[in-house]
Amino acid sequence: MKKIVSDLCEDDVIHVGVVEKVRAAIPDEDVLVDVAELFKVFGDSTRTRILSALFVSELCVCDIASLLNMTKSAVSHQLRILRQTKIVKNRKQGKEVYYSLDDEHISRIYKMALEHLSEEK
Amino acid sequence: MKKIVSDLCEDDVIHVGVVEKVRAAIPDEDVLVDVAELFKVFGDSTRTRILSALFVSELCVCDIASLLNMTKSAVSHQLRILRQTKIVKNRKQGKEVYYSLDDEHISRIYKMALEHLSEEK
DNA sequence: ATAACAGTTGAACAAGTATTCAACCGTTCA
DNA sequence: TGAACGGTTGAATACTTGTTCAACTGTTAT
Repeated sequence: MKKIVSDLCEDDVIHVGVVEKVRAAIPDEDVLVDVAELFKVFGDSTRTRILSALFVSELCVCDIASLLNMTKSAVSHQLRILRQTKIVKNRKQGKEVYYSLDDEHISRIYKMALEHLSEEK
Repeated sequence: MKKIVSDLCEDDVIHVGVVEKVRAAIPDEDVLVDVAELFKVFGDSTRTRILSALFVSELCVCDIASLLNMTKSAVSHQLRILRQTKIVKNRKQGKEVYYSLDDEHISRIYKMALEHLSEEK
């Protein structure tokens, strides 16, 4: 007679001591959610393309759309996400809205990712 | 008579010179796709929780499942993604499979994100 | 005033993805 | 040998998300 086996782990976990040590050492749940949220913003090639452009120069929406061969609408939607997460800022001048990077850390994280990828063979 | 206006940018882009300068300066499209792919892997709180645990100690699947209160199946699915992107490695010992970090860069990128988040007020 | 344009927005659609569920593989041990 | 267990896998489901489309706002210039 085959026993129904739970897909969860039993109470007698394999390494209780290690698990408790790790549980005490990792950041709080909500911090890890924030970390994931930040990375999620970078996890789209449209947004990484926009950011890589803004590393070079401040740009208006139409410039970005032209550069990436996208509609202004699609660009604007992505810029809203980058704005809400405080990664870019904007200033309005006449009809145009100029976007630029809002945070120094961002380019360091981005460059570190490039470095990581280039060191793979 | 209202003209139908394209949502794309006209040929007479606002700042032709700047756009061309930026176009020449940004990395190739496929590199930026790779950057996005890497960040996408970090862009899920389950995976950041797994990674934060592995920063502390090597762990088997059942340990991770117990620690995060998830099914072994769900954990295994995410570990497969982390394995395919060369972020974690595993070794088999008896019935158990032990996972650990495969790359030094990963923890630096992760710690930099934590630093970024903690410096926000 | 009104036309033209830069940009934004919300709804709708399509594509991607994390978890669940059930079945399965391989190793250990009785 | 076969039951138990750690772990993996594929299909199904529910959810998230990026782009498109159309309508709209605000500013400039005629």
